Amino acid sequence: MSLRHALLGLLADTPQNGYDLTKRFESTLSGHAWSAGHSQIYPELKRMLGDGLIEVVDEGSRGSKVYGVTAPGRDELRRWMLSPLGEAPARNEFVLRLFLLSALDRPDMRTLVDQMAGHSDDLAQELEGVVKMIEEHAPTDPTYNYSRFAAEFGRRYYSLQRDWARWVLEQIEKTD
Amino acid sequence: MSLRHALLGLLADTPQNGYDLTKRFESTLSGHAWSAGHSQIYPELKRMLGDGLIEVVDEGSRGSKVYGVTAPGRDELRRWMLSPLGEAPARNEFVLRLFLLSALDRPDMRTLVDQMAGHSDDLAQELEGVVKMIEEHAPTDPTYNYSRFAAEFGRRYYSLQRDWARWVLEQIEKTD
DNA sequence: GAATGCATGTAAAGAGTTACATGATTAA
DNA sequence: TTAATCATGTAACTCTTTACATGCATTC
Repeated sequence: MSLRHALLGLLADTPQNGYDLTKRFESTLSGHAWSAGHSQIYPELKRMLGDGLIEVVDEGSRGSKVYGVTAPGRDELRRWMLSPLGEAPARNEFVLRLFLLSALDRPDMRTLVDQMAGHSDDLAQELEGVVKMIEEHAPTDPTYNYSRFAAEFGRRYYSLQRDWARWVLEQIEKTD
Repeated sequence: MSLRHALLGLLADTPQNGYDLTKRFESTLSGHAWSAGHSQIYPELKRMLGDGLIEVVDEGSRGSKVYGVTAPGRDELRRWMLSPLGEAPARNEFVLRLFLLSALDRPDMRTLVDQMAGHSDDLAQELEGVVKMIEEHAPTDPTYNYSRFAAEFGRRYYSLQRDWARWVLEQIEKTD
């Protein structure tokens, strides 16, 4: 039940409404961490409200509800954050394709891995730009540290994907 | 519907039964790529059989069905493997926790990131061992290349996680 | 002959996606 | 005034997990 904890974490950072939470999922978490649409978020917020983990702290101009984390909510978030790191079974379609590489013939294999290296490189460079922008815009602001951490992770991750794909390509060529 | 393609990919490599597929998911794919239990695999195999993507190529000793990929199945697999790389919205609980870091106070933050660095380092070293074992056991066997690719990805990934966690730790200390 | 591993299934509940649906506010 | 954005919700469907359930073959 990670959706609940993701929402708790975002609300602990900044009280906000379901709409903002939806956008934040889309922009910050969706790439590497977690994803959820508004149709999943709104009902979950209601349940969390019922469970006493969050509360309405303000009402926006058009009747929107701004949620904040309650004390029990904060306890639950902390408990989850510090709970033992199990083998979180990850899902990643990109990696899945590369793990199934042997199903393709040589030309297709090269096409795919080459495409992947290029794609990863594009993303790596994009994230490079994001990291730089954050560093220039808010070099000392500690609040921006956290988005920097996320962006830096993305940068490193896509570089890894690119380098690994290039390495796989080399290995394939070798055995030709 | 990646489960279907994962099964198609595994069967394209080696015809096998549902039991073997379940174990393969557990051991090879579960860490980074995809996960599925037998209760999801058996019904999906039936559906794929109905859709003509796979066929029974052999019957094992205790009536087990060994599946192989049909020509249409191979086409579908290839189509999917080479289809454009969209933004695959990944789910990763480990990364999610780190993205929500700001919800913790300083001591908890340090505890968590330190724990994560250690955990990632353990896994990185484990994968290091796996890579070495594969390289020594089958240095030239092209069949083993593919498990090598996967293991190498894991090694690099966990090293990234470890290094990144250590870097985050440094950044946190700086702002104290 | 008892335990372990092989082998396959179903049922129910929970999580996630896609589609449908509505209405208010703001900027052009 | 019309288009975009804000804001919230439900319904149906698909996917995933957990639990229940069975029986054969091999090894100790």
